[in-house]
Amino acid sequence: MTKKNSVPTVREIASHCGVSNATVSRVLNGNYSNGFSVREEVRQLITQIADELGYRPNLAAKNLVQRKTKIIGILGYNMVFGWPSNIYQVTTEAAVRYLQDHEYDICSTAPNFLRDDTELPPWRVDGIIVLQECSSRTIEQMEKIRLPYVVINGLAGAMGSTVVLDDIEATGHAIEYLLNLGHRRIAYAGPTPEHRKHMSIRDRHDTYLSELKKHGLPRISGHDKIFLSTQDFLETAVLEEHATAILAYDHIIAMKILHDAPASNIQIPEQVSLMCFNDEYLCDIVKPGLTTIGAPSRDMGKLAAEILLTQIKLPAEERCRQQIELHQHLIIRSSTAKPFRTSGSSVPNDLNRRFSGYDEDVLLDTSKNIKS
Amino acid sequence: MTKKNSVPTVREIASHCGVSNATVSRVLNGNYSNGFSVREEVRQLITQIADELGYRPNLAAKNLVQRKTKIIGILGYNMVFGWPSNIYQVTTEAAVRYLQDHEYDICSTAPNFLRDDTELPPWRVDGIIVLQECSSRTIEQMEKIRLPYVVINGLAGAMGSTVVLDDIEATGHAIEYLLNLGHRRIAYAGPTPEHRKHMSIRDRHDTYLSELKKHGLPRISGHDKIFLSTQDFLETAVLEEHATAILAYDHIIAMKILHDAPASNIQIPEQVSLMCFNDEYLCDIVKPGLTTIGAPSRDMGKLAAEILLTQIKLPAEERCRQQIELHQHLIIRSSTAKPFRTSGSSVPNDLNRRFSGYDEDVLLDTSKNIKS
DNA sequence: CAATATTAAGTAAACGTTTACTTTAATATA
DNA sequence: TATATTAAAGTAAACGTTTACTTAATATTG
Repeated sequence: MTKKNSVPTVREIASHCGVSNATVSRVLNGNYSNGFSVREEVRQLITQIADELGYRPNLAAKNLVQRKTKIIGILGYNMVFGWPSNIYQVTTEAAVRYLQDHEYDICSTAPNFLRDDTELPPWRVDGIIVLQECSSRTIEQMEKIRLPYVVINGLAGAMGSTVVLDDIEATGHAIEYLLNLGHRRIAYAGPTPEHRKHMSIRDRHDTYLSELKKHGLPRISGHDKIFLSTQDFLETAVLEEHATAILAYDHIIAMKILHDAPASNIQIPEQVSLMCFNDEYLCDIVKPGLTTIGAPSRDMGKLAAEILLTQIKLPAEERCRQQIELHQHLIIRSSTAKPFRTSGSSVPNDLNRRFSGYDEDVLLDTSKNIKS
Repeated sequence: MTKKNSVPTVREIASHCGVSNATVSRVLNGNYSNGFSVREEVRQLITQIADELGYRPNLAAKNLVQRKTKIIGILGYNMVFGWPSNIYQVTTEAAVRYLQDHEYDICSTAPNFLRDDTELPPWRVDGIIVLQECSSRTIEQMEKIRLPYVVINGLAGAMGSTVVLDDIEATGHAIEYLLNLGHRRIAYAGPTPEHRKHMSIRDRHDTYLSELKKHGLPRISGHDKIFLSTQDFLETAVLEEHATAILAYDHIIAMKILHDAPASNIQIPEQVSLMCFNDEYLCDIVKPGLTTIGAPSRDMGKLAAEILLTQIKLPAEERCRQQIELHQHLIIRSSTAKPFRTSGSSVPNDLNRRFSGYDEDVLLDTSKNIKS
């Protein structure tokens, strides 16, 4: 009603209603501890006036006295900045939903390299969720001020919890699946461990090699070079070395192969089967649908949020890091099939499943993704 | 050094250094007003101890006394939540860069419908940038507390500034370009004005109609239906009504057409030219490269940030909304060509430019995008 | 009706900074 | 030597909430 052009405060509401600011605060927060009570009419007046004035509590003041913010920061590989394709969208969504259900707000901010080389938000947060990675300086800072944090699919410092994917197991399953289909010449397309740091790069590549060794199968050239040109890769791996299946590090590489294979006169899956990690939304609408190894994205997000809130509730000295590893699962589509000597003969789609030795429903069951 | 497990405060640093908290505050902020000064050794000691303790000022306390946060909130069509393809990435980046250069931090948050139906962050911000749109409740709130805000490519309330694109002009240019190429049967593929609310939907569609009328050209069926199936659209617009050019509402629709045209045995641009709005990064790597109408994304972001900071600096009563409209520009690639009766004959790529009557360099000059 | 319990609040300190104002000691000036 | 100036700080209030503690009025009980 009144035309004050400043933001309304608790004290203003109080004077409007002829009560003290303490009363307003308690009413608005529903805090009836310490034997507090109000008459119903006063309670209604306060909420009404607060609404009329458009009152929003000054979180700064609130934080100051309560020494917590009810805000969780989200860092790393999220969407605020420059990541072209975000594989953590579903994960983030699940985490945020869980946090909001538990009365936490979330925030993310662009790293400000002019202010400081941290990625931490300038205001206090009660905890942090890191998507894949953040700078080591940021890790140091969180450790120093004992800020609870959980890293999703990445590495943490001494007191940080993690929720990671078991890529070694998943690669094993992928190879096993291809073996069961009858493949004996399996190629790998992806970055080599030297070239970037995320652990999935090493895990997937090295497990590819060790699985081949275990089964006495030959390595196919191309796994030892970074994947740059589809044509080069197909030339050596498929045309020269006669690979019958390709395991790709991620969906981006698989998409490239899928898109460029026709230009080299290579049919997928008739001539060569193709499968990859990261079950992103494109994988199922593309033709042929890509067989993938999918991560339990939603579980990752929810678990990370759960762990974080548990840590926050604990007194600082009782906190101890949690490290959870999650299973991934095969999603069988039509880009993989039994190998055929007679190239060009097309395979009925459902042959895949009939002979694969896998029951898709079992593999898609994510009800128990957490490793014991 | 000391093993306190709480976050360090100004007062702690002060007692470590044997000085008062005021001295610490002034040194750390470089605030030498009111004739303040320190001995060099004390100054160094303070900064050193602050660094050792990992001191970060409590922004809540700071905000409280300074009554500003130096934080700008980013709302709307950004990347924190569920938008599959974000056309404002470059815009956001430009805005953030400008804001950071001027000592502002930025933040974005997921709308929390459990707390309140605002999209405003829970903590105070000094200003808001809205990407395309936010809820009307949010607009109301910003107006009520007189929070400065700028809407990019969307509508604002009574005191909100806007930076928008002139879609009417741009559509006119697009049609003119196609006319100059020799096209007389031009189709339009996109949503119809009834179906969603963003002004570009109406502006592009209605200008398409009025331009056709102005030049006495026939409408092609399809403009009056929401674009759903590429096959249906091509069937009527191209095969039945012999359109020689298609103007698509956005790059998503254009991509679909480009991708599905071969299945209907339609060649682009030999049989039909294709162009669209939104010059997203896919448009230039696809084959044939898409002729587009591009927005000055970077300018939009920077301008919005500039306007916002200007408003913030002004005392509340002197603020007055700014409304800026920006030109868009043609980016000519190879999906458009002169119409050919003899379908199937391929067109040398550079013919486009030679006969288009447009000088690409001039059209790409964004140095003066602001309409006078 | 007095003592006690309950209802309905009010009071004031605290959170961590910033900053206008004040103080002290040393040095410069008259 | 007395006074003025300056360097180098210190003091305390204020920002808007929350909350432990207190108080006054009313209701209940014996």
